[in-house]
Amino acid sequence: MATGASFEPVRAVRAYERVVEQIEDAVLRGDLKPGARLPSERDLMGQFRVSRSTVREALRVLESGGLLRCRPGDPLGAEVLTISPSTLTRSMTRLMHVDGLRLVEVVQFRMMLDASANLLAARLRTEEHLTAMQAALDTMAANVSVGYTQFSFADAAFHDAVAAAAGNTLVQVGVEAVRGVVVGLIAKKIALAKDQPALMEKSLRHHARVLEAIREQDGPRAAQLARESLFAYYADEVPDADRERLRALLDPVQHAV
Amino acid sequence: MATGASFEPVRAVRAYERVVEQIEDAVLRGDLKPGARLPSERDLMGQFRVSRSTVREALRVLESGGLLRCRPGDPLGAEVLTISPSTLTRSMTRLMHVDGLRLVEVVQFRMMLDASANLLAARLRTEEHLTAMQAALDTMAANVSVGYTQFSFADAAFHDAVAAAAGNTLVQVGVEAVRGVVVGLIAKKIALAKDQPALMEKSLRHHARVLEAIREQDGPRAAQLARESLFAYYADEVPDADRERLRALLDPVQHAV
DNA sequence: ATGCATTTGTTCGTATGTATC
DNA sequence: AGATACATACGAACAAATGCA
Repeated sequence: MATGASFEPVRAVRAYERVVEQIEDAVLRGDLKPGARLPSERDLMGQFRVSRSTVREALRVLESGGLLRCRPGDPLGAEVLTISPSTLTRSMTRLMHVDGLRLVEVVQFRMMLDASANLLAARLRTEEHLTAMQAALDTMAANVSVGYTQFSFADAAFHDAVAAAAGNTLVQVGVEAVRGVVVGLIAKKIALAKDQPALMEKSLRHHARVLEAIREQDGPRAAQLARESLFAYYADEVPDADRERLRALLDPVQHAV
Repeated sequence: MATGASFEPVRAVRAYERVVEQIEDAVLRGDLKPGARLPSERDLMGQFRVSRSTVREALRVLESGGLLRCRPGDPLGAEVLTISPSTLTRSMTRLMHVDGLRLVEVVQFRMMLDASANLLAARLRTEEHLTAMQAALDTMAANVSVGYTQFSFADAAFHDAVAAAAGNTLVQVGVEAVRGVVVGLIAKKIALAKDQPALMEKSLRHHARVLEAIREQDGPRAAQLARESLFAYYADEVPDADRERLRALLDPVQHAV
């Protein structure tokens, strides 16, 4: 060590990554606003001094990242899109599908997210939010006799309305993603259940109580309702050894003593 | 409408997307476990019946998504990676740079995650976890005089140890991702700060109190400590209008009355 | 430790269907 | 409706890098 400087290992950065980087930076800097069009692929290969394939690989990456939309034969070039949380949802969903992830972890996570969403929603909701939640609840009630899939859609709409009232994009996409994973994990259990209407009625009553708590701006009760009902729904589905891990989140105050 | 069936518009799905879809599904199904290798690009173009360029575009997308790692000249083929929160961090970072996502939302989300992680850790920690946290804390203390970057690494190690004690992969990666975003946002603020050592000392004291609460298995106190310290750190950084949104999460019990 | 076979990174040329003017 | 420019997709080729005998 003749010098005091510390060197870091350099990883070979490929050509297409440099192209992605430059375009992404331009978008993030606001140099390329949503709706703007990129030059044609041939122009780009001239500007970046790389081959057509390299440009295309970069465009595919940016397209799959949700920053661009490319259409075949569009003389205007690729369109810059407004950044959306769709990729965040995909990342979260992927993360939750990873093997070795057990149901208890997903349910735990959902207990945290739903409770926080309800807490925030109770504190920050407006009248518009309340009417949206009520509408979703009415749809749920109407769909009990229709079928579980329709009921499930209305259920998702209710949770979405709550997350919207909470006013946090991360909570919103998190709730959406984790809910999708959970229902995916127990879908066949529901399909095999003898008395689906009873399950839906039970779910309906719980959602009504949540809405009531949010309407009365009772955040802690809304949060606790989320934790309790999720525990009640899924405690039987997890192994005995894991049930304690769910209970650890159930009522924080209990553990204070 | 001669038929009762309802048709949906089909969007032209490109060849590389089909390839991405198939490989991604195989990984998510667990058919391709981390560490497994993909066939060579020439084999893949044979199996998918597409050209090499198409295969490469798909591989680039999967690589940028963090599912694969490709190396030039590797006869073993692309390696399937373990899902990491890096892409989640990137998505969140992008979302924030476009001001669709504000600092208040990220701090809110971190308050939720850190509080829950501390709560679970206090309830479920073992002696091994405690020694790991203590070791990270000692490293933080030793690095106060060294520099902020080293201190920050030890800080991350502490939070990682707490998340590990919580025993939930989703919490772990979530904490890591959101922490990365937050420190990235206020990095220059720290760099410009007059008295970095004072900030580090303050942070050190806070972490020591958290460890104490976790050691005593006082979950609610550990959770509240996380919320309070994050609020104290970042309340000044958010606009006045947003501060109320942070306070809504600060002490849930207060809002009960 | 050396060389060899294989693979990836990159480039170029070409044919085909498509969107815009 | 036609012409033009474009993206999609294919295939071949060369250099650099890797793993294995």
